[in-house]
Amino acid sequence: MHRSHSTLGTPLRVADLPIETEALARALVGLSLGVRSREGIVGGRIVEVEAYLPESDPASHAYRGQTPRNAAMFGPPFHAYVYFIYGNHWCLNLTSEAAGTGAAVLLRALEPLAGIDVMQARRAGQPLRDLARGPGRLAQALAIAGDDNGAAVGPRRRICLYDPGLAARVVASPRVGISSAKDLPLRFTLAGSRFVSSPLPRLRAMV
DNA sequence: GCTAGGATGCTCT
DNA sequence: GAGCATCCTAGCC
Repeated sequence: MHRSHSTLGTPLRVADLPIETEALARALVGLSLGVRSREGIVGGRIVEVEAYLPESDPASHAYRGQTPRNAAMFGPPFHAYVYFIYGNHWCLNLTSEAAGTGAAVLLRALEPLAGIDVMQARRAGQPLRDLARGPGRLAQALAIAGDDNGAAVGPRRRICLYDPGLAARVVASPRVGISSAKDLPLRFTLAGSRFVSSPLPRLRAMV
């Protein structure tokens, strides 16, 4: 029989990834992400992420220091940082940098590959392209919520990264939905993917 | 395809 | 009380 994760690739040891935030963000694009649940492994290819840098990034939740909410960002690298936003949505990050430094990479969009029927059930039957296109949708499709905050990521864990053995061309652009440090090119997308949340950053009303 | 506006509740000031 | 690392719907092109 085939291994159950064959669509996603080979489980990846996080020790093979860089811990520096921008390097990690770039490295994640093109890898696969899978989340275990009773319904099986659900996930897909990472097509969009954003880096939230240590120390000097005013858009980062860690910018004003550690609080109960952002504590996971200051913990060890390669753990989930999950937060609740806009009264409705969960967002999933992978922590970066050594423990004591607050930084993370926001996972913004997936190309669904495994457990598509499960994602569709969780996402009210939405079309394939919209199942995990956007951070809130991604979390809903993968059933990520507050319980996952602080969890380690890796093989045999609930949340696991996979190497699909495919090359990835990565494009940098400004981050989406933030009000400070808008121009830094810290959003990284898989070139040509239809599963990216928006081809261009959403325009915000100017006052 | 696009834009605008509102929902929703937690976190920190 | 303000401000969100968002999403959905309605309306228009």
